[in-house]
Amino acid sequence: MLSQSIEDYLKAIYEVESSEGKVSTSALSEKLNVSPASVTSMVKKLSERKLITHRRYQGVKLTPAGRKIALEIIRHHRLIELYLKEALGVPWDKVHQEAEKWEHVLSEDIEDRIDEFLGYPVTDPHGSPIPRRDGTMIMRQCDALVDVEPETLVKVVEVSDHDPELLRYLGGIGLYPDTEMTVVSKQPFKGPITVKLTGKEYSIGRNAAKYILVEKANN
Amino acid sequence: MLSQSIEDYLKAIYEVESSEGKVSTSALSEKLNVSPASVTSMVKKLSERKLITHRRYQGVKLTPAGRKIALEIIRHHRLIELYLKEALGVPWDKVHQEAEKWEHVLSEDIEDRIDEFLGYPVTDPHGSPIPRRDGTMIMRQCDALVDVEPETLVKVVEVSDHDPELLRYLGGIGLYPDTEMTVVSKQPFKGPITVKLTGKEYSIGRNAAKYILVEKANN
DNA sequence: AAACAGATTTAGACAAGACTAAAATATTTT
DNA sequence: AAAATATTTTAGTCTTGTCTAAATCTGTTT
Repeated sequence: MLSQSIEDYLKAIYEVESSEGKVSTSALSEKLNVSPASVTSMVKKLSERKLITHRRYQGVKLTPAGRKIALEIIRHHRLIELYLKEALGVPWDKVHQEAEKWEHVLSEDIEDRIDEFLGYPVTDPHGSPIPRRDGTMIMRQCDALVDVEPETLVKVVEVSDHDPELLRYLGGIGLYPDTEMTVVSKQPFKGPITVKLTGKEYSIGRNAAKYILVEKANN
Repeated sequence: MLSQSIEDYLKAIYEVESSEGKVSTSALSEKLNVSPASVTSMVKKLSERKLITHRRYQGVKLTPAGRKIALEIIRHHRLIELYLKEALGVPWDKVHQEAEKWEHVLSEDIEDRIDEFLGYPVTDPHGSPIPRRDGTMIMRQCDALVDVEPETLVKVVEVSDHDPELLRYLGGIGLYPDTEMTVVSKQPFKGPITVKLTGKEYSIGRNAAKYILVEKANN
């Protein structure tokens, strides 16, 4: 059995690897709210267990074994997020926080039952892909809303779950994964982006728009 | 926030108090699978936090604050047991083990949603009463099956969840809480007890019969 | 090429919660 | 009532995961 702490580190390493490429001690320190020294000592332990490789001052990489575990935890997390929403009506801005705790106590048996209940879903409530049991995950090609040219019809693919406040705002205007909308205009000088959905126009800050992933709608 | 360990101790103290009256260091040691010395040091900590009182060599008692917490954990445990059975079809001999982990990560919000989903239930799948949110619990008057005289019609009230094997056997013969059955005979010399339900007769060992609580059926 | 800033690691300490072995206290037996 | 036995507590250690402060390394700037 792995400790909760080890699971948290492996998940964090996976996520930093996905978003930044390089996984530095300081990035992990920040992500996990832990001192850099703590990261160093955990990195040493994970290396000894062959879950990651580490070159001093060069950052960290998951081994296949480490990646498998990270993806299992992420699978738990995302299945639970979706389950809480579908089965218990928990609003999408709250599911992340709950899943952070539950992901560590989910047995394989219950995981399977939840998966079946949900009809073997492919994405969580924020549009993030759910890793499969075998440790593979579908990767998609999509753009941040902030990079899309005006006048484009796009479909929302995924919204980052890191900021509940943002999720509440987006939920309020009806912006969820699979929603189609038109990028109306981009204000210059880091100004907001205007989108149109269900007939109305809304402003979305440049910063928030980095966390909304979209693809060109196919018509 | 209380540690999982502290929650486990308070729950164990509550349970030993209920079944044995006196809560000795060795009883807790056994219940929690921990050395007596470990119990002593945790007892010291819980006393300092005013969750229990302790007289050296005399055993331990929950304070009102400690009892409240114990009952909250037990409420979590029993709600989750029932939820797993009702919502996900987990068989009753497996829900206990899962609930042991989940009880520590259940937030008030999710607790309420589960309670509502289940229609504000009063007992768990084994017939144990579910403590209320306010920290009260309905106590029932009932007898162990082993103490019932032959020829009596009884209704099953509660079955201990401590032995999955026993639960599987009882489930197999259709013996659940609320089942009515007749005590046919008691073999002497610690021999088995014979009961009749749904027309058939079954043998139940004296030891198992200590863990089945019944009340006289009212006709 | 040296100096500096920033990142990383080392060294040493601490808290929680467990353990074993030994000492102290209760309880039961004779 | 003393001796034997059982229970509980003390003393000291270990592991996990964290911390701070100090030392070391890397890369960039001058």
